[in-house]
Amino acid sequence: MAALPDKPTLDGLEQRWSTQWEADQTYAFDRTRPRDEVFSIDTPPPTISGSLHMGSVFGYVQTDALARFQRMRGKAVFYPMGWDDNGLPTERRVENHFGVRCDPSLAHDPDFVPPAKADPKRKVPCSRPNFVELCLALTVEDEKVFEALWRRVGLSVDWSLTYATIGPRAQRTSQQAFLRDLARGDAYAAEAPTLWDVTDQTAVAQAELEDREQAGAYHRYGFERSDGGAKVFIETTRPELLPACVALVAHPDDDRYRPLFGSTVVSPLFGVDVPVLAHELAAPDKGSGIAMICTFGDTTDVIWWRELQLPIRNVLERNGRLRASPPAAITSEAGRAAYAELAGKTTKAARVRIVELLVEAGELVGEPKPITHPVKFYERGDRPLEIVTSRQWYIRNGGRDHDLRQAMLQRGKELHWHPPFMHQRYESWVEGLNGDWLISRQRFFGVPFPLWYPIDDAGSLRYDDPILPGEASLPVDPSSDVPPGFTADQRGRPGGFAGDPDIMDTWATSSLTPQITTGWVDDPDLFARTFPMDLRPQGPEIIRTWLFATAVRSHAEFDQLPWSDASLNGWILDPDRKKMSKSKGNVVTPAAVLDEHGSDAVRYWAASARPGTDTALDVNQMKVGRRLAIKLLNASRFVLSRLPDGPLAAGDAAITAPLDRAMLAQLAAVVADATTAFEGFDYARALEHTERFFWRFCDDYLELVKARAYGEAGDAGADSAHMALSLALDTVLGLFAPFLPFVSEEV
RNA sequence: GGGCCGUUAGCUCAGUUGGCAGAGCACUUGCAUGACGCGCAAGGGGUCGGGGGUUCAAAUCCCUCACGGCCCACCA
Repeated sequence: MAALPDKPTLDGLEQRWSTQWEADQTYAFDRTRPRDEVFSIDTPPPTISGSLHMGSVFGYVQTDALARFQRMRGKAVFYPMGWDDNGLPTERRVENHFGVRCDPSLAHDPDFVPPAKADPKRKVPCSRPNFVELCLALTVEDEKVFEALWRRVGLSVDWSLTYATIGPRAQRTSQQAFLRDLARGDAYAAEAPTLWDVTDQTAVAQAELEDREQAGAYHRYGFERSDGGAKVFIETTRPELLPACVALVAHPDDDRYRPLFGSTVVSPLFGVDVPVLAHELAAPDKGSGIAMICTFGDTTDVIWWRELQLPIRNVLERNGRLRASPPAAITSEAGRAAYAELAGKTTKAARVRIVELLVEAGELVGEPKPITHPVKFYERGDRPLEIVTSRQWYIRNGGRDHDLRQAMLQRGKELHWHPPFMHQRYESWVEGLNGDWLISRQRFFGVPFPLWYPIDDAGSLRYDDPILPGEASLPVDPSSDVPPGFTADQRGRPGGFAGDPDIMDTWATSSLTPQITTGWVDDPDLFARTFPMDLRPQGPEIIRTWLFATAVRSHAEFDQLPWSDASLNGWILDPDRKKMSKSKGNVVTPAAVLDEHGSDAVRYWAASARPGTDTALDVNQMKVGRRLAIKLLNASRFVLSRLPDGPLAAGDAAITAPLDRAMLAQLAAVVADATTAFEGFDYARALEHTERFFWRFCDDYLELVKARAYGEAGDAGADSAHMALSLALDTVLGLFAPFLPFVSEEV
């Protein structure tokens, strides 16, 4: 046995033991074990283009404590790690890092080299394959940084099980799941009004919306009545959409407007006849109580347009500017002249100009009334979302299907939520769905839709007759791969084919993490041993995206939940109790914190936080954790110094002293309590009880037993003490191991 | 507009079938004793956010209000 160190220290433990664990394959998954002896964890793949912050460490440490507990209970823990590297965040990072932008019309240049110095104002265009190469190169570097961090904080993942959401298995899984959805009718393409980000020029999903309070103004102007009666005045924050107006709408019970229902009015400036209609959603107390329906100003317009069966008068281009030619409904010379003043302008500029036109025409009543109101934004965008009509891919999620929605609500009830109140967020999200899940993105770095379209002799794409690849050929990239039965030179030609140009949104892939990690497409044996999984740990802010979408995919494919339990961690707040965010500049880098306090101390802080509870970044807690780890070293040094031949085996000596028996009885109760807590995913409670016992053990028991342990009360007393100390130390180390793995291992 | 979480000592937080208000940090005082001074011992400090109710008994259960944070919503 090695000699006890004179002065035990925490320094260097992370490096030593993470290296040793890797060498010993301590956390390798034993894939020979049957399903009921496996505990499988659907680890969140961190967005690796995002910055590292303490919030990343916080949740993953809590999950690791659960993983270590299950392993110590005898389970084979299936604990993979993924990297979410596909999608828009990576594209942005690559554009800024290398100073390039993707131009899909360019051909691949094998000798392409990004500019030596990135100039954000002058980004060099490059082909899609070149762009993807740069994305892959950068993500590999990002992943190294993350892996190093995770190893340092002691995550007990099996590092042979890593995956990337842009990797081959993830692509194959995404494409296969999509093709199966398509075959079942759970996926479909439709030409429909779509939430559109004009900056990134891509469609976005309902789950990626957020409201932001914006300054706006009510503009009041009137529509002439066809019957010559008094003008009908509306108030709008989007006067520039007047040329897209298709109707006016008021509440069916609104006596002011009821006589007008069914009649038509004429729009100012443009002279277009529009009907006055009734609909429940019109709010009598908003503005003048009668609203202008435009295609499309907001999501309410979409509802009215659909339910009142109105025509489309599109004025917005995908780049956020008003299109060059007016809608066909504007026929008058004056109307077309007015539109020409707006054509080509951004919505913002068009708004300024149309107000001038309305003023010149004497149509604007009074001054615009400034208001602040919530406006929908893409959560990563900086300009308001617009709504354009475009062909997109959707997955049915219950947003327009009562039975499916009920089924998904039922899945939410079947899932065990930790803590339970998080279920509420799922419920309110599913109940509020207002459409199916839009999964196509007009971007470059992502999983392509695995299909092609025949081109007829007239040169038109036959969207309703797509050419599908066989599952065995996945993954495919329809922009470079040629569909069965065609040759490469037929691409884009009449009688030939065209690949679907879109990619899947990153959630369409990450919603399949259970299928990706467990080998659904290529490892049936592993799949049978690990799926459905046991635990989905994640943050509460992505219940509506990741958790719900994963449940949708599993429900469709397997008619069951992808996991039995979900644990939701809380937010990290800075010491002033504000949410940590980059823009506030209060983000602390994990590396600096780990340098200062050590991994076990940081883990102690994270594991002290109750499940699902928002938690302050508290350096004090880390100091407490560090002291605890040192105390554990010192107490162990004492115990081991009384055991010169090493720890005793059960039965080596009789435990006779009442003090020893009482201490061990207390310890047994702590073990039972910690086990119960852990089985309920309450790592924090397990730690709290363990810690409370340990300090009393040190301060009371060790002081009382010391003399006897040194032999001052005879051999029998010493033997009992030594046996009790050996047993207690071993047990205490086991209790602390999920939280303080480095110091526990060191002892 | 609907909903969720929180409000306990100066600070960070426990308090799980209602039963004498707790821990750590900070503060005060003492202690170099053979695991540890990153330690040990002792001490001061709280109208449990406000109000009402149920009960022999409420931090805990019910109602209500306030404040903080978050989620959802059809936001002309």
